[in-house]
This record gives sequence, C-alpha cells and structure tokens, in this order.
Amino acid sequence: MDRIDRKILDLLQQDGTLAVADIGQRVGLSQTPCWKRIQRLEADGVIQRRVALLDPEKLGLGLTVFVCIEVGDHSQDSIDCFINAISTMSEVVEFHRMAGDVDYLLRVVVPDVKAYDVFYKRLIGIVPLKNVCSRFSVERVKSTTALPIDTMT
Amino acid sequence: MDRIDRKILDLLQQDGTLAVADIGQRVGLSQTPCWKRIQRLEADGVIQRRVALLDPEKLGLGLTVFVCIEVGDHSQDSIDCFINAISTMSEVVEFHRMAGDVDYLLRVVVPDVKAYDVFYKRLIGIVPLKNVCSRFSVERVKSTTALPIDTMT
DNA sequence: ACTGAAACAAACCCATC
DNA sequence: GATGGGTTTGTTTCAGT
Repeated sequence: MDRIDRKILDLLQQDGTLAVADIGQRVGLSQTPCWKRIQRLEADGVIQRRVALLDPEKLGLGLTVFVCIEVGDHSQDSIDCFINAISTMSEVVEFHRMAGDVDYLLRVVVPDVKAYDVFYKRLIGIVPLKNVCSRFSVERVKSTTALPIDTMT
Repeated sequence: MDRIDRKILDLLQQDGTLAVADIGQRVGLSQTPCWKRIQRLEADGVIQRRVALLDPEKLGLGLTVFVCIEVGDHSQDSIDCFINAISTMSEVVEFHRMAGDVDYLLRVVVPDVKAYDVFYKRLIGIVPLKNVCSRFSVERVKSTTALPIDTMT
C-alpha cells in the first residue's frame, strides 16, 4: 500500500460519494487504475464498508455516555454472557476491553438521561458488576470516523 | 419523519451502497418517492454525509486510548486554546466536554504505545492540565457508526 | 402520493498501447 | 499505468394516474 492508496483512502473516508474519475484526478491517476486500486482496497478489507452518517441530535439521540465497568465475576461463562449481551445492545456503539483497573469501557448513545437510566438498569442486571462509572457528555466538540492516515509514513 | 424515513435511515447507515430502487423495495415504496425522501433527509441534514469506513488494524492504527482530562486553568483564553488545539489533532477522533469531575474526554487512535507517548507529550504541552488519565483498549469488541434508531418510537 | 419510463451519469470491464 | 470504447447499473427527471 503506497502513498497513492493512502491518499485514495483519505479522500474516501472524508467523502464516500466522490466519483472514481474525480478521485483519480486528485491523486494523479486515470479512471481505470484508480478504480482497480479501490477494488483491491475493498477486496483486502482496508475499506470495510460504505455507510451514511446520521445526525444524532436530529434523531433525538442527544446524549452520549461513557461507561467504565469492572466486572465482579471473571469466570469464562460470566464474561461470555456479559460480552454477548452488551454486543447486541444497539445503544452501545462502542465496546472495548481495557487494560488496567477498568475491565470494559462503553460508549452509549441514548435520547436522554431517563433513557440512560433504563439502559443502566438493564446493564447492571446482566451479570454481577463490581463497579460502574458513568460519565456524561455535555458537548460533542469533535466526532469523526476519519482515521489519522496523514500522520503516518 | 415517519416510520418509513427511519427505516430508510437505518438501511443507509448499515449499507450506504444500496440502490434507491433496492431501498424502496425494502420499505414498500417505488423508486421515485423513496428517492425524494432520501433527498429530503439529506437536505435536512439528518443524513450528514456518506463515507468509507476503514480498518484501523490494516492501516497500522491498532491502538485506541480513552483520555480523561481535568484542565488546570478555566479561563476563557486557556479553554479556547485547548479546544482549538485538540480539535485539529487528527489522532483525536472523538472529543467531548463532560459533566462531573472530568472536564474533557478524548478517544485517540494511534499506531502503538510509542506513538501515543508522542501524542501525550504534545497534549500536556498545550495548556496546564490538572489531571490526565489514559485508559488503553486491548480489544475493540464492538465499534459501529450505526445509531440506535430501532429503539425509538 | 405513487407508477413507468425516459434521459443521463457513472461504474464496471474489456481490449490495446 | 493510459486511452478508448462498450455494457451495465443506478440516478435523476418528467409525464401520467
């Protein structure tokens, strides 16, 4: 994957509606080779998917909460159950297993505090949790799906 | 915005490559009215943009870090400077002002721990910070851009 | 408000150089 | 990788019901 591929990826992660010919022109390639590169990047899974990004506010999903979790029971069964349940909750848009004192970190998107409380009660009902810390966002200053390709060699 | 609009949005946030005719069929609409709805949703900004999602691992961006920050100086000038600097850092893919004891929370995507250290040094050099807590992800169990539309009325 | 069907643009996939 | 052409697919627009 060379510099041109990365430039193509950067363009596409900023604007997925760009025409192949358009992209080709910006990276100094004609249509066919540019199209072939994009095909390859898709086949290789570097381009995972193409999606529409929606405005959470306009959909009444104004609240983002970050949740740090320490589980109470580290047995395989309990963990499996926890991971499975969390993964299928659509309010959970991000779910990470963490290093250090916190076991898991979630990013949760809900309409409001009331809806978060409903979610929270479901969350603590899955398996025993030792500690749960909810941090509420009051302003989404920046939020992007664009990965930092430019900072790379 | 009715049930059909939300169904269209859900389809598009899962797969932005779907043809209008295809979407129409799935929501029980023919091409033209379906197209008009999508146009309206785009004009209204409900659909913010269409992008390609890339695989961070395949791009050598394997490390996600969540950073909780308490600033040391709450003067307007200092805050403005901080917000401006953080917003323009491409490694920062998410940047929230928070309620409670933590002032700001960042999601940072970098190649590795070494690269994070470089970022960290830049971060603490912007303005005086009272406290910075970095939590490292060891596994991205779930990560989606799809908002929970289904849970709504 | 939906249908059908044009007109147009773009993606896709060949050759050949 | 460029060029050019040809097929196919999807978008966009418009007339009709």
